[in-house]
Amino acid sequence: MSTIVVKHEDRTAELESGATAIQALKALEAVRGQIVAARVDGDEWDLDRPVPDGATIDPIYADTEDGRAILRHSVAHLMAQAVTDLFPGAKWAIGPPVENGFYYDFDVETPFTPDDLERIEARMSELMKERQAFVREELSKDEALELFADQPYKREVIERVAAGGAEEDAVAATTADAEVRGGEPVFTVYRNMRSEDDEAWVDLCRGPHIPSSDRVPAFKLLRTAGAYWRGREDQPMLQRIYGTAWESKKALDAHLEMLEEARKRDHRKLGRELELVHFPEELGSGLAIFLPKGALVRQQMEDWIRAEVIARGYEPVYTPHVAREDLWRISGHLENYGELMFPGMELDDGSAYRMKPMNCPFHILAYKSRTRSYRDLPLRLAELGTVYRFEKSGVVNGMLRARGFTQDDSHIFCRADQIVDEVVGCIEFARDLYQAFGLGEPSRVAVSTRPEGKSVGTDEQWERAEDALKRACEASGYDYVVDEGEGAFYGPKIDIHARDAIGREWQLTTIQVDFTLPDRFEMSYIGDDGEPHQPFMVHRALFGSIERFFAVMLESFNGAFPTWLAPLQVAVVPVAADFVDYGLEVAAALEERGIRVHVDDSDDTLGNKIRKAKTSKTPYALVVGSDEAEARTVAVNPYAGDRRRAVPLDDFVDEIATEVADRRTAVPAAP
RNA sequence: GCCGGAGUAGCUCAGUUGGUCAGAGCAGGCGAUUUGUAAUCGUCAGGUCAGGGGUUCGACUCCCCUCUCCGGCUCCA
Repeated sequence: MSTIVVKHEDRTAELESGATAIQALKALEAVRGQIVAARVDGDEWDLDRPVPDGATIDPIYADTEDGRAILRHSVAHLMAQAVTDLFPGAKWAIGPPVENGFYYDFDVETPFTPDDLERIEARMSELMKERQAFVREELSKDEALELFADQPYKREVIERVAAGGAEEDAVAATTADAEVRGGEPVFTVYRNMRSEDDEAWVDLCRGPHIPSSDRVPAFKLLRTAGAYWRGREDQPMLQRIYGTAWESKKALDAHLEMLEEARKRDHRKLGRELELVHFPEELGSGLAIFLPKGALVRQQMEDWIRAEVIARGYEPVYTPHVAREDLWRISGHLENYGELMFPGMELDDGSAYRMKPMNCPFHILAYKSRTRSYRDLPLRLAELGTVYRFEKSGVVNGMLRARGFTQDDSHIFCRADQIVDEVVGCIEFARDLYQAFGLGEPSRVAVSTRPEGKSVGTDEQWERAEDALKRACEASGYDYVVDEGEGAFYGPKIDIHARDAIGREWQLTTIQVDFTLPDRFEMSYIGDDGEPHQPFMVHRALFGSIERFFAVMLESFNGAFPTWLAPLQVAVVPVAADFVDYGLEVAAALEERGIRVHVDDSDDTLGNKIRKAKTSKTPYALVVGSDEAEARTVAVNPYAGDRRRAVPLDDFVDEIATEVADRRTAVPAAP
């Protein structure tokens, strides 16, 4: 009997040849919790799969992200098996784990209903009780094709993987891959076995999986959705079921609880409750009204950016909301995005106008208002420009995806040698902005490179610009990823994303290099050589869309804005009508320092007045009664933090004035 | 745009198999109460049940169309 040696950390063990991963882990005393799979020389490995001689083995625990992904992938298989049982003839596409869960796509006669989800869940629970083993098996391409003879989507995946095309289709690659041995691709399938010779189901899959179906501690199916096969609009629409699975009932419940809490932070809900914004149906889809309180918050944002822009050497401009259609023809927007622009306005004299979807052509016209010299560069033109884009009906989402929104837009015209500095300046500007508004680290910074197919500019231009953007990211200290082929047709870009309450990522900041507009508009400047040259152009919007940023911020703060941003900063609450006069004095002292304050002189009970201040998330409630009036103090009840009594009025005024002047975004510790 | 779900007072919701079922709480008006830290009491007013067709003796309820919203997919200059 031959033996093998396996390693874990600084331990080794000698085992019989053919020993499985779990046997190895036990021999290595490397089992300290709920294990779903192993990592063998870096590769994820089924627990009952034999390990090679000399392997280094680590456990993958259920309560780690890798472990959960394996668990979820296995639950996706069980769901597909349940669907196959309940909906004969269903074709399965792919079912990978995703962040916080998994999904599986099916081609079925009729879409799933919410009731179907319950039936599927119930069936899955039965399958789990059957203690089905997940058994790995290797097949040749032909064997795999035969096994999935009646599963066209599986066959397509097999063909594409065999042709080496799976890399272009990252999602398919997560559900199947093929190792090439002796020039032939080897596919793996996982059979769900009720017993040694009783097969329940089989799926094409790279694995690994949990050993057995009863090792699913907690799962739940969440929702159904349509999804295009291979994510392409020209492909059939499949029916997707999303679910989630966790290492324990407790972890599942915590996740569901978190989702429930997140739904309460929805900016549309908070915006209505706090009377910040309004989306009346009469107005039109994707259009928002900022109510007075929302407008106050927005003004803080606008005031901040207006002041910063001037401090950083930009020059403000103002431009109209419409322009002749020809302008959009020259810019190329009509050609490239015509369907996403609001329809034209035909005038009696035969001319046509369009609402602006971007501000750049206007800023270019500003540039071209006179002959430019290299001494003018970089020229940074800035505007809070409101644009209108006819977003497709299914994508409109409150203020996160609107049809009318305002960009803190700027276009920087510069020489080639100035691009890196300018982009670095933009990123630093963005950093300061996230800092000021308390959003913390962005969820994602991405450099997007040249797209396949239509794009303008030379390879050398793209390479130089992409390099400039990456260097700027590095200089700024942001960790960034490269999104291959995700650039705009006219140039590469840096995007900064943040998450909303339910975890969706939204692009806020965008910084883009443009090769085409200077050319299309025949822009030039006179160089120090006396010859005309073409300037480079950087588009940049830091909030991105004021509306979107506002929404992300609103959700991030759960409606409780930092004092400097809060629409109402102080609610003065007299304990009885007799103390309204002193309350007014308190308010006057605060107003003198620019604090937004309101005296609650209603005849509500004290408790209710406090409650109104709390539910409106006003940063401070100041309770005033006889004690306070006599001693010229206030009782401070902050929205978050500890209550304090007998705070001298002058001290509180200084405190809050400083807090606002410093634009503090964190709740200060109680002194 | 595609797939699914939803739309009853300003808000959150209840309305059994089509037959006084158009209701409640909060918010709002008015009156009483004058309060020491998250809901005082009473009273009044509010809805073409998203809109438009249809089926029926009768439609919030069933069918069709449109609009809007929600969750996905696709898209996002």
